[in-house]
Amino acid sequence: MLPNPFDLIPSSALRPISGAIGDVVFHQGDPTHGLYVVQTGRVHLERVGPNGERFIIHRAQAGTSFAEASVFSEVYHCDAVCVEAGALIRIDKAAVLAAFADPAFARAYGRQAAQQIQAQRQMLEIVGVRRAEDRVMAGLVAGLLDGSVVEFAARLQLSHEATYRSLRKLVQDGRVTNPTRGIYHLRP
Amino acid sequence: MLPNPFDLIPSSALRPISGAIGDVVFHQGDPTHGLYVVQTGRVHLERVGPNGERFIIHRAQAGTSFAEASVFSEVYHCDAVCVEAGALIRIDKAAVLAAFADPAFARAYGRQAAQQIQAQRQMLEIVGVRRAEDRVMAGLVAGLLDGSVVEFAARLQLSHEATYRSLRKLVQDGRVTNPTRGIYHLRP
DNA sequence: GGCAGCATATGATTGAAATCATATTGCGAT
DNA sequence: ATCGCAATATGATTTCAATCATATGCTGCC
Repeated sequence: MLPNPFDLIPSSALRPISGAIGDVVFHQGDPTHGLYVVQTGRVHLERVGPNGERFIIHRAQAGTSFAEASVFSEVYHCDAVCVEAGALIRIDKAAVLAAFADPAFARAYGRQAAQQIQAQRQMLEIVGVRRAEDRVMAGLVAGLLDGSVVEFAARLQLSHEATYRSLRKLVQDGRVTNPTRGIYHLRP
Repeated sequence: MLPNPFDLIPSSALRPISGAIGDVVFHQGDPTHGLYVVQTGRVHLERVGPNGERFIIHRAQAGTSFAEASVFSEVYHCDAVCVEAGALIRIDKAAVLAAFADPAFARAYGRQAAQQIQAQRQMLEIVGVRRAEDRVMAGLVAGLLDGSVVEFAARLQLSHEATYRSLRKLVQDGRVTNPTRGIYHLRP
């Protein structure tokens, strides 16, 4: 089992950053310093449209990284705005580029990236399923219902009502068991 | 500009594979040989549900790779089925793992992976936009309308009719120009 | 214990996108 | 040239998920 790749970065390359709500971590066009890890709070990456509209291109959650591609870029290509106060860590791009010379880091990074890409591809397939019932079933098969149904519904890009109804239908049709309130399992 | 990472893999580790329609490239549970690059044709990655339903978890297009995570895994975790005849190249997992010792490969791979992750995150945000008109606008801002409107609509997970209607509305509202049939540009 | 707040449910209504239908345009093959 | 086919485009209808409404169970807390 390979470790989290960023554990292999020297701590001198890590800069803690505290983000208050509304803080702009970086602007589009700023020279890149590195990638970021969200420890707590939430950060939105946004691009400004031609008429000034703001388009969210990513919502970074606690425990995830963002702006990884900035390591290979001279400037940031979007804005990063803190939408929930928290703590970030910035990882210096030079340190990351240097770390790729360490095969252990390179493999750990490659592994994590490959898994994330697979997971995202699957999410794109799942949210592309039109019928709510089919989407819920696909989500269950993918193991996305680990926490609450509300959270599950959000991942599926469905209203929680539609999700509850689909779950009930799947239970009625015998494809899913509902041993207790809020718990649903695939029937094998 | 870094090269395509797989150009740095020795050609002895590449195995051409011809796929006829319906051919199973690998099965879930098979020991992993490596990742695949689709040269022509299309491959679906599928997982079998508890009742035998087949859930597509990825549609691999020509010019893309799939099963990258298999390099770090002992067995494949899904089936790969050729849905359009074509040519694949299998890249030996040992060669990929070895190549991570080459910093040039590691950086090229990391760069490509980071960009793909960013692009996929953006796609997930875009398909999560509910209103067709907003989704089309987000897609235009993201530069997803390069080919035909039909292809654009498919990327947005919208019917092409809804996409045409949204485009017309955006043109009427002056947010988009339609210099000629099939061509739409953001008004700056 | 009782209250507040949230997750779990489910019914009724609405709205918007899918679907179905129909033209038109443009382009490549014959 | 013209035939067929796919992309473009738009109107009519249907479907189904969002929304609104309401109720209950569970948990934390004062």
